[in-house]
Amino acid sequence: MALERPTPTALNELEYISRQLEEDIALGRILPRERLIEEELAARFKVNRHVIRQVLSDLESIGIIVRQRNKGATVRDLSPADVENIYAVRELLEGKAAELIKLPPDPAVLAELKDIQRRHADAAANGNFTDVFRLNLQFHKAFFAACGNPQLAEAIQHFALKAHIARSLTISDPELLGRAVNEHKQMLDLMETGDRQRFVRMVVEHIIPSKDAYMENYRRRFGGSQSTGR
Amino acid sequence: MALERPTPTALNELEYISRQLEEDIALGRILPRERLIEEELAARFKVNRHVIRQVLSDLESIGIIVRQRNKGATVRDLSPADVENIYAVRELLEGKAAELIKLPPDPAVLAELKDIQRRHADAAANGNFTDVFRLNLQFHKAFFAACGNPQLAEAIQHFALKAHIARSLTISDPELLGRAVNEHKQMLDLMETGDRQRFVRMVVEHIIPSKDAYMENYRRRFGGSQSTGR
DNA sequence: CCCAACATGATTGTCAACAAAATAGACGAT
DNA sequence: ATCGTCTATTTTGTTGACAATCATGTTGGG
Repeated sequence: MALERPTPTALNELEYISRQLEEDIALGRILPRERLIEEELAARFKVNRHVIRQVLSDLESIGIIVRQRNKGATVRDLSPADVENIYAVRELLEGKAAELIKLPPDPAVLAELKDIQRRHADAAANGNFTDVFRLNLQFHKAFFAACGNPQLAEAIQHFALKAHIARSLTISDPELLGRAVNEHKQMLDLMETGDRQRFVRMVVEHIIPSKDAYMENYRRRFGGSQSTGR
Repeated sequence: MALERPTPTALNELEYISRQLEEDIALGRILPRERLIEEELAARFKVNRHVIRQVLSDLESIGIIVRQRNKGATVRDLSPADVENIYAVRELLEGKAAELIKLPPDPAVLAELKDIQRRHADAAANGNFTDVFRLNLQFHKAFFAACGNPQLAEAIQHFALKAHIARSLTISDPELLGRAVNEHKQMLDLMETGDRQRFVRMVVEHIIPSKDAYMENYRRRFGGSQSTGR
């Protein structure tokens, strides 16, 4: 909601590169188990290798990548059990946030959400997946910020990021996308009407399709025979 | 449950220094708003400044310290609102974990918890605050690991760490300490008897006294006149 | 033909020197 | 006496070079 440039220098560079890599991973441009080589990334972003090192360290602490000493970083490969666990936490956190959000919300908040929602729907209609990804992120961020507990909102974002790895293989499914757009609209409608119970249920159930899509995709790939090992 | 040394080299050095600093902060040896100077820490731990840099970056991502570009790192100063928000999330997460823990628990788990609990009580009786701190951490880690969802357990630890900053000023209160020891015992007892409802309530209420102590301490220091600024 | 030891190349980890920025202290003007 | 400004010092940020480690390919013996 404004040009944010507290320091025009390299501090935001870290953020920028992190976001970019998160996006690459979420959109399936970099796949699980794929290596992330420091020097390559340094060349790509035209930046010193140390900067990349820092970024990789951040991504590791989020849980998006895994690093092994002297062996480098790879995109984390989530097991179905991991995904179940992540989604269980998401359900808990997002459900709680939905209970806390003021209904009906501040007009300013609602206006912002509606604006993001509209642009998200446009991007989806145009098949612009990069924008869809970014605007979806923005929507959820603004949405859960409305719960009034920044700590909770941060935790929600944290786990949403983790889940993005799982979604990378199904993120461009047009059916899921259409459904998500539709549900965002419904969430905003329920906000306005102020039906708390249905609102909370809608928020919680909103994340389920992406989990199911992952599970189905996994089963399709590995069938019944595969250890659940990490 | 064994000596963990996957790499005997410097990878654990980061962990060690992080833990040490967390402990210093939690025990009030380093206070909120106090500066953490890279070179001093490098000298103290006999390590290169880059290692310290890495550690500070980790602590920042946890939310224990704050870094400003070209200005260095300080221990984060939590506002009462921050503390309320952190504890709200803790309550949510730990309550859910309590619902998930198998009752009665595996004998091995119970035995481990009882062992830690005994040593914790001993340390408390001897006024050995460093050991009290470490064993308390161990207890909660082992306890919540029993919920079966590692993602949830990790989030719980994450927020417990944040809360430690708030506890630094009241951590050596003997009354609180005695109460905590007592409550740990009760938690184990309720595990064995398998009374789910009372068990969950006990777990959730266990964290309240430390929050109240912070709030009281804050009021005592600042009275009624003080902005709630971050 | 296959396996093991070795040599080579690729990749990450560590370090010390340099550059940039901010803080603290001294000085002078009002 | 107070404020602002300038300089010196402290502290953080950045870079390039070097060392350690791991993965790969190759050669020689069985």
